[in-house]
Amino acid sequence: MSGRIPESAVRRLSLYLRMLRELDQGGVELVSSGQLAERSGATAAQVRKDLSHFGSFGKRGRGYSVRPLSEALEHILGLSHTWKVGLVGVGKIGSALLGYRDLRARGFDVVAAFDVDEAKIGRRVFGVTVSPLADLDRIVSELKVEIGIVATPPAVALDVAQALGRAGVRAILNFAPTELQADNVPVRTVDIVLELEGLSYLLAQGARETAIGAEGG
Amino acid sequence: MSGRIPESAVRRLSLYLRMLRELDQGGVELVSSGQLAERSGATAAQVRKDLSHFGSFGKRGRGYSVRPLSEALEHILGLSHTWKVGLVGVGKIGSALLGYRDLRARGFDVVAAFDVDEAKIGRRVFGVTVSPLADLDRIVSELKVEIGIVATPPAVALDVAQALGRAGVRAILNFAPTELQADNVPVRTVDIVLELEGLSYLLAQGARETAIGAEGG
DNA sequence: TGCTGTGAATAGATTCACAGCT
DNA sequence: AGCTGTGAATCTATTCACAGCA
Repeated sequence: MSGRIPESAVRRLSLYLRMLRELDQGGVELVSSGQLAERSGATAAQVRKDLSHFGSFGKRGRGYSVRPLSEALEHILGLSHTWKVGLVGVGKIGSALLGYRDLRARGFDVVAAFDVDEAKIGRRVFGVTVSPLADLDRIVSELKVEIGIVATPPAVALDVAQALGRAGVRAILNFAPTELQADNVPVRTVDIVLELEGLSYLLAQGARETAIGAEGG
Repeated sequence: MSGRIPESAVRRLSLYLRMLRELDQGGVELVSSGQLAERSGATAAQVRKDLSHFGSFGKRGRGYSVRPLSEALEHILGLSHTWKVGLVGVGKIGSALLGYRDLRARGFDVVAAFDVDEAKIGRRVFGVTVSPLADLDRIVSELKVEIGIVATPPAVALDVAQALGRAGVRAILNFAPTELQADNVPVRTVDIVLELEGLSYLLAQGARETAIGAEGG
């Protein structure tokens, strides 16, 4: 049990948790690794291995109790706590995130937003007041913001990430198409163009293979 | 050379391509695997291995010629061609995507948008007219849409993805927090809450380890 | 009997290390 | 001398297969 767990396994834990919450709301009390595997694109063995990194949650011969496993996963993923989030860059994506109700519902409370645009400063966007970037340091420490979201143009993303790090945030979610690194602060990048390029690769590759296949025939 | 390339390697190719374009614009003509590695978070050996899957692009003792390598990667990633994209769900995230100029700039042209909301249908959002979902099939085949973006509530995401598949799209980018599967159509999911939960895990885990460390000390 | 939990086996990705050009 | 290209070695993740309990 335990040690260092692959990131892919942690992602799957999130998926299992979602299913468990649905099952719980549907009144289901018991679930097997096979059932959890089915809708999360994993295998039964993988589900069991993933869970076994953190303990023994099941009953042999019966499966897993939905509610207790759900609570265990929430705890493992750090979701017992509501995280305070600060967002930098109230452009199109930033605004969309401020309006994304699921964030709060899932335990991520956006308590501050920042921008450099005078026209935006002072405005409330989906209930969050936009502050000047100059106040980032003060507000992040006053409100004890723990997670930063970077939704700025790529040119300034690194500076912003480092400012967030200095101000005391402990993790960063980055929407700018740039690889960031802030020391000691883990960064996850959501890169839409990168994902599309991944799909583009598959399509181009598929076409190439088909062509090769046709050559042979 | 070639065969089946890890998805992580393809992601890195996209990063290399970005760097190469910047270098090219900066007038740089030659680059080493070490330099490419530096800003993409990879290692020099990894860069060389990734590229070697597709051919020999470098000159021993000198490095890689920026422009030719850039063009080779564009070709490998299928970016010579501009892809036609159709977006379903013109909510907050959908609208943000329609306004995201980088998509077009990077070879992904959003040519159609769909929603069920009467209030949105017929409106132009960042230059794209919103059509009723009922017309999806017709419009996708008329305009030869190749990639679909799902930006709907999770409850309908699977139906939409399958409709897109039937209508003829060849790949899907999914923003709904649900695992989708449409037969024969590769799907990439961008799941913001999942990413945040990944960060939450790291923070919770870090706290746990610190506590354990403190116990020992 | 049924399903978990987990070492052992396998498959997959990354890193090493060095021969081979320029 | 410098940097690529790549087989071999290592490290990591997944899958297998079965003992162990309900």
